[in-house]
Amino acid sequence: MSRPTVHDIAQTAGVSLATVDRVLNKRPGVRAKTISRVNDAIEQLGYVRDVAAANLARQRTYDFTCILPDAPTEFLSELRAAISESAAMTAMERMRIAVRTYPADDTHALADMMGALAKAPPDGLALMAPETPRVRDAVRRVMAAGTSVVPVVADLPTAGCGHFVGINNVAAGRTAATLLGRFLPVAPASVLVIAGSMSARDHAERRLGFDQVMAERFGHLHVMPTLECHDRGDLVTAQVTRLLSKHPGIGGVYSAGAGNHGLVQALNAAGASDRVTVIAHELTDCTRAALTDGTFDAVIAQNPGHIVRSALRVLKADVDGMETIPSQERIRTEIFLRENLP
Amino acid sequence: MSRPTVHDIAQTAGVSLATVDRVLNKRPGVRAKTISRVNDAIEQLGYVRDVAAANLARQRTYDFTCILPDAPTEFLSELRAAISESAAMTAMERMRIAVRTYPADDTHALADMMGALAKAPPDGLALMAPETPRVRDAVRRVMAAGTSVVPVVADLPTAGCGHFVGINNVAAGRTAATLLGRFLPVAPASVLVIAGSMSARDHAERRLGFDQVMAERFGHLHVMPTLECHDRGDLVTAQVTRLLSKHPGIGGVYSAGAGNHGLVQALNAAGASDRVTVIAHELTDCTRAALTDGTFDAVIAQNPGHIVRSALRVLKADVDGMETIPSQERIRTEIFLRENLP
DNA sequence: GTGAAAGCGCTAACAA
DNA sequence: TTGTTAGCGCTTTCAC
Repeated sequence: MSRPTVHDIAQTAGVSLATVDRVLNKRPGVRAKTISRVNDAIEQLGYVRDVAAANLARQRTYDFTCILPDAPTEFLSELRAAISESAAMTAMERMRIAVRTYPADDTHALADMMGALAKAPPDGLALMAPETPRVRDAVRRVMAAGTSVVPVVADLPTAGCGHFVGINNVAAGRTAATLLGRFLPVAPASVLVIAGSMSARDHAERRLGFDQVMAERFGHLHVMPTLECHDRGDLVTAQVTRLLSKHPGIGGVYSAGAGNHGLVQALNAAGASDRVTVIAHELTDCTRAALTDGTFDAVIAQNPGHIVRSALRVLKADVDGMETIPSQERIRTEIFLRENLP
Repeated sequence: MSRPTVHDIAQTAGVSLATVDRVLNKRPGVRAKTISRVNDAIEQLGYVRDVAAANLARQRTYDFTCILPDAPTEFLSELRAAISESAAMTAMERMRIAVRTYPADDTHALADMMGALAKAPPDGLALMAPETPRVRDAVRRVMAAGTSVVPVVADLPTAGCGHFVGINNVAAGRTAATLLGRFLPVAPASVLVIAGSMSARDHAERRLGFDQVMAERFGHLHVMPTLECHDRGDLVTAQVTRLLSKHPGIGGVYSAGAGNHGLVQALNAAGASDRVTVIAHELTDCTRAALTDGTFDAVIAQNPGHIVRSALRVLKADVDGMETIPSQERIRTEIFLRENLP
């Protein structure tokens, strides 16, 4: 017995297809009495609508674009790869995704790009960008042009746009601190924190959460001022090498940004991989290798595939005027040790 | 410019729809020359097939069933909930899922159920069951009837069925040991391991991995014999209470099975929550609460939603004779601390 | 070997 | 307020 269709409903309710469709889509122009007759039939037959067929007939396509910075970090490549991989699912749901890239830190170029977008506004925009006044204004313009905007990886709380898709970076910092504090022996030691730039909201939030937990639970550890290395491996190597020899009391490192290959290099050169406990961010070839050979002790990560799929779901729901289930769209802050590497 | 359809291909290749379809689906009865003409058109127009429309026309539906034990653990409820939640995605992909339940540990009942299934074999079966000869034979029978079988949560390596969907339990045990070993101070202490039953493959594997790492890295810790409590909270409470007072040297607990509420109760009653470090399995209301209030220190988990979706994808791919991408179907062994609870 | 035409389950003009 | 009808993109008989 195959599942009931609109025809079956029409027949048992004694109305036409069009009326069934009107009731199904809550369109006006049907007598209350007829509505309930149709609904009874729906109930009785246990009808569930074939979404694929509906979308086919509706000819609805979703035109989405992703805007990402072009910084050469591994995480960004993974994000891009995740977008390509979503192509299959994406085609099935009748959405088309365009990816655009702007020079990292050049918010002028970014604003221009978004201005151009507002000329031919897509249905939705997934945007990974720093939170500056210029960006905020550009976001407002695109939204005014009718595009749903969802911030990705880095939140844009003041732009008045959609549900943020990414991890809670304060929580990520707290997680890092908990791991570092518990992995280190209960004895005085210094802890080095490396970030890209403290003006990047996500890195600042990680540092904030990290400091909270350090103060709350690990008073015996001395947290040093943040080393800002702009996610550049060469700078990380230089600075860490310098500090490692200057402060022999360094027992832990929290790498909140990118450029981890520079950190690995500095630690190995100083022969410090064993005596220093390291927590880093994002699961990449580099951090995976460092975890495997014991240079790093834990990695905090957000799954690029989940981020992309969630952003797409959120945009689609927004365009369709549907609610999203927040608990389902929360991106998890993952923890990896050598033992649970995927 | 909307995307090209079979009509466009037919037109530019100068053939009919039917021929295009034959080429697209690699059906015989087309001259090689015509094939390449069609393929050229496909290439030239950048055609990508509309899977949803294809499935609609094809009238293909996937008839799947899930068989689960009826043990009253929270994890199983979550798994069931995940199955219901997958209904939306499931309908879209034209699959129908039936859920059947057997009395836990009653492999006779399970075998009967599977025998009945073989009478009207579904396209696919996701099976969570212990690995016994009877079960193995039942699986073989269902497979002989033409059903694709994928083992879920607990592997069935000797039954010759599909790709296992679940975590690597040896790795999970190793992860638990690493966390416990690194969280505890470097000093002699005893470690208690609680499992449901060592004849359950997953629990035995966790214990194996746990012991490996304990031996490799944490020789100063004494791992006690496994406490088998059959996932029953009351038994856990009784046994743990007894051991806690008998062995004051217990500094860590690894709870590899269910019944965690019993463990929480015993620890609280003994006032031991602070001095004992606890690692447990599965993220449930109980373990979440214990993590939040500091009774538990970490939880190792597998995501029920991922398991269900992955099992469905694997079954569908198998039925369609498609390859799955193993890396995409690997279920992650997740780690939760209080700080990164979702 | 190839093509014409009738659907799949649903939506949306346009009539009535 | 309701019904008729022609599709959406693809598959599949059945003729030629």
